[in-house]
Amino acid sequence: MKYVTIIDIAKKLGISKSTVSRALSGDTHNVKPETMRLICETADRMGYQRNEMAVNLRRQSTRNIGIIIPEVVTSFFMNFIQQAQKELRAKGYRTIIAVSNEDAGQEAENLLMLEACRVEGILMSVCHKNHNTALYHTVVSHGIPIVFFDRMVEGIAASQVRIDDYLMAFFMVEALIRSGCRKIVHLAGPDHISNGYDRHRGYRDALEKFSIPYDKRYVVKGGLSAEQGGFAMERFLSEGLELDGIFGFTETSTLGAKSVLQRLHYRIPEDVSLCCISGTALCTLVHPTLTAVEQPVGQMATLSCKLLLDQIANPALDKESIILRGNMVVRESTR
Amino acid sequence: MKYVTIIDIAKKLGISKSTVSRALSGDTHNVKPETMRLICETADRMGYQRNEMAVNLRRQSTRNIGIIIPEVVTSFFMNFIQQAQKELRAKGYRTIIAVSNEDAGQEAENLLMLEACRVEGILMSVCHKNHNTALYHTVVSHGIPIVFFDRMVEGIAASQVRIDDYLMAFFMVEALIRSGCRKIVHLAGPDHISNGYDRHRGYRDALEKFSIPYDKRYVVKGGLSAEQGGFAMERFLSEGLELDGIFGFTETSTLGAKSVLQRLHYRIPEDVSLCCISGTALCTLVHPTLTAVEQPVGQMATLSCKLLLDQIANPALDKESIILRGNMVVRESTR
DNA sequence: GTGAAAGCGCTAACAG
DNA sequence: CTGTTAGCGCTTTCAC
Repeated sequence: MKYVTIIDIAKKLGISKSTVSRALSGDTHNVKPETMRLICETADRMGYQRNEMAVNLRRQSTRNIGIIIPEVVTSFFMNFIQQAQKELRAKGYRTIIAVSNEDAGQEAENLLMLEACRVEGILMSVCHKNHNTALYHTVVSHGIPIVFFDRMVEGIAASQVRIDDYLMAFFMVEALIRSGCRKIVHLAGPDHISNGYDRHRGYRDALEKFSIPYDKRYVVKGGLSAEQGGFAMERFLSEGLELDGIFGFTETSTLGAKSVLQRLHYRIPEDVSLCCISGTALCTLVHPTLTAVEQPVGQMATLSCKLLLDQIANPALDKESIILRGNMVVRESTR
Repeated sequence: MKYVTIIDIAKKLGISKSTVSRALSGDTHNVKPETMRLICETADRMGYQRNEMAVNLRRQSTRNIGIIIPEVVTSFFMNFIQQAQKELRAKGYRTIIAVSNEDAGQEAENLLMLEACRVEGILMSVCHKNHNTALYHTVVSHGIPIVFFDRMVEGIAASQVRIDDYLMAFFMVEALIRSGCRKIVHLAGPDHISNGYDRHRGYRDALEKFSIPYDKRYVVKGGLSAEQGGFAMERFLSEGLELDGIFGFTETSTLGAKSVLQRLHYRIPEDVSLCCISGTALCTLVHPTLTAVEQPVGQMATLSCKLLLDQIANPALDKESIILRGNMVVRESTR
């Protein structure tokens, strides 16, 4: 199928393609209003659509931004994307989205693909805190700024936006304790994801605040998926220990753990209080009688975009690291 | 920042850019093996990455596929994208994703944007069954094939892939009844989304099978979001009617309805059985003691991609309409 | 097996 | 205000 080009329009009107180009890019200052209208009208009538490829090639700038996310199981990253896309589009940028599927190899591929598409910046949440660090450096050294969000990378000088996992965790576990739990299992996240460390610390400190002894048998690696959460719970139960609360890493893994309890008729599940941090920015509380904390994902997206666009506009700018801690939305549900 | 081009490589090696181009695109037939190796090595060393924009412009083909989805609240569309992306990448296509946010205006914008990017085909799930039909026709008439998935459009000759909503609904409601429910509220989907009609029919017929009278006061418009589901439940309760089961449209709306019940202490929520069709292809069962039905989203993605690629390869091909009905994965949970 | 040249659709100097 | 010209980076005839 043949697309209409500015040359087609120019020929039809018997004028030069420069004028057409000027008119079509809204250069009111250099085109007579009458010619302007004429050109725009015929362009419309002929079904003209400018070829972005050609424009990009010529302008040596694509106005493309890449977004790399690790997974699509949680709604967290999707919500992030939606907000970011909105924000970036408003500034005239297109977004190219790539999903790494929690795999560093795929992530590397995605990064290369985005470079080949000549993106002008990348928003990314990594799969592994130190698997592709060298590659990130390479990309940045090519002059493509990266802003990391949610999941952090070790030893890289780049802007980043994350939330205060420690505080969130502390808050969540405190809520569990306040609601009467004493034997709280922590379904810890995998070591290769940055957020796990702080959350574990939050868990520990919350226990300490209430003088509940920390027992490391209550900390089990829970992974991200429901399946892994389930396995973790099975492992825990096989130790013959009791529990009355769960502080999970992911919403899905926490639910996985819960369903194992049910399946084993461990006790009616409503006796066990659940609490988890889903994504990193959204704390969902599964048990209805407990507290829910929500950290708007949108805020993270907005800030990430701002940081990235600043970097693009001025590459010499200092890198910023933002930790979201303020305006958490706290919902208390009546018991 | 300056990218390395084939000319840079050619200069460095003192050969012509044609040979470099040939070597780099793996034309073993027209390049001496030795030259080949030399070129590839220096290209690598210089950090060459071919400029897709230029290639596309020259080749007059982009190998871009657009995917338009209506929302990102449900994980359904995300899963679809992930699978589709994998599938298409394997065939050498890039994917450009756009989210319409349940808004026909944004959808139209997205469509235009994808055309401007010269996508060679579009996979799409629409916001409204007849708001942009004219535009769809225009796009198709431009020679860009569209495959519609999940949500159907009225009166358009295009390939489509959907699941059998009637059967799914029937199955779900039957499960509720089998588990003891008699007073089942149907949180119906909005009129402008195609799937609602068949689901309602499934609900109705399942009731009939068990000789439960159909009462239209038990059918309330539930929307897609948790909020809308909640409002629907409030409206229903204000009628002073009893319920012991919910057959929802979306997972989120169903959960929204549930939380209203809880908030009003309507009765302990575990007495109410829930059941919903999430996305269109995924039936999730919220209540633990019930049955879960899963229709792999992946299958829908695979089929959609296949249909689209076939259309691209051979535009004259007949349009196909596929209804997924087979291999549903049925999980029974022990009571 | 390799090089020279044309051109994809567009923009941006530079003249007029 | 408008036209001419020169590319952006790449592939692809057509010669040799």
